[in-house]
Amino acid sequence: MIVTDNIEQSTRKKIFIVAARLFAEKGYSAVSMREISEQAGLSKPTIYYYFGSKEGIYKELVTTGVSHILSAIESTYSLDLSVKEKLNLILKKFFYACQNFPEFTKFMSNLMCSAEKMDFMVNFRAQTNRKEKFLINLFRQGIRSGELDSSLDPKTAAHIYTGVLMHFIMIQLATKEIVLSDDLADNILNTLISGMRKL
Amino acid sequence: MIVTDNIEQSTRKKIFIVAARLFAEKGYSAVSMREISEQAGLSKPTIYYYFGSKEGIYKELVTTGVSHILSAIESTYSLDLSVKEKLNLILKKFFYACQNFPEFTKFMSNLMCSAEKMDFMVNFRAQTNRKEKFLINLFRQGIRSGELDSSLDPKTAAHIYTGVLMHFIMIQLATKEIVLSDDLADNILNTLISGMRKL
DNA sequence: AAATTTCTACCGAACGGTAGGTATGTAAAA
DNA sequence: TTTTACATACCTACCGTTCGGTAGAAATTT
Repeated sequence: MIVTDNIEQSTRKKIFIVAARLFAEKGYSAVSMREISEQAGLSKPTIYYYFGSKEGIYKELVTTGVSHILSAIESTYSLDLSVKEKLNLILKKFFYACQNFPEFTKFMSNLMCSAEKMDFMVNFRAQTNRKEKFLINLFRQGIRSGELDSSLDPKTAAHIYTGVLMHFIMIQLATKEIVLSDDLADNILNTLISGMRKL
Repeated sequence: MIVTDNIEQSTRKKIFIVAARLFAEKGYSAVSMREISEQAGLSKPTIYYYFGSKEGIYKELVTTGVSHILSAIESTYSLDLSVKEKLNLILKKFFYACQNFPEFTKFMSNLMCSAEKMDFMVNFRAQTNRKEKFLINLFRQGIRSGELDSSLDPKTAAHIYTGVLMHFIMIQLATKEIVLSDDLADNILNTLISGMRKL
């Protein structure tokens, strides 16, 4: 049973990883089941045996990715840190994921900011909104506590933060050189908090 | 002769617009020539008559879009404005394009930040780099003139700016409500320049 | 001015190929 | 002996593309 489970798990995982890489590289429509099966070293029906359909693989990748992202962000909730430190931590968490799971990160990045409106991906925006709302609340909290300027609109601030975060992830995903670092994260957050102007 | 030219132009334009919308909505691979021809009210071979291939349409859309973006940014070069004012103007230009040509803007947005690495789109990064370099130079200039903080890294600053710009465009493109405005542009830029912290 | 040729702007039908998906079989494990 | 974990061979639908053609305007010749 243990052996079977391992085989089952490893084959399934293999397909999962290959599919994530291919979808990340080329987008949903441009990837064929033949490609996935070949690169996974399996036959096509085996893919169907595990995932049922092309949509099936994709949906499972999305579900897994979304839950990881949400937990990465929301796990900062109960930490005893300032808002700035929390924002810094989230930035670093994403930078870390970007370095260590670039293909999966790319898959999620594409999913969130790209085209390919797929009919079967309906209730996905709800998940994205939860992330956004958490960030807005974080900024609101920073304003209330006096850490951030009271004239700041928390929603706009959250959008600025998200935009910057996503853009640096995309820059990293586009090159082989390492561009993201803890130092850069500190730098970015300092710039956002303190501003670009000369004092 | 004049009439013929108009017919030629209008048919071509029709295909162009329909293709831009479809590519923006679904991505390159998910759009078929049948779809384009049907929505343009023409036969499939007619599309080939004008554009030669699916790649042909796409490439022409890209070329057109890239040149528009570059000119939008680079046209600010000779203006007698402060760096902050120039950044503000660019922001507003893009917001404007986003409101008035949402489909084309979406097409370009997808092109720049999404998956679908297409083999035939090789020398495209060069164009993107030109845009980035212009912005970096703008920030460098602001630092030199004392308008921006001397500890600011112009490259990082340019990336922050671009990330924020793109993200707000994507937010607008995802909803039917109007979210972008000149006021918002002022707000965003003020936040970036002055920072989020309480003084 | 009439007849002829040429060109533009299109279309229906069909091509080879590939897509997602499946009916059926089998070898090994439980 | 049944179930699990695969593979072979195949299906239909649709893909991008091309072929062969045509209506009609424009240019040229007679």
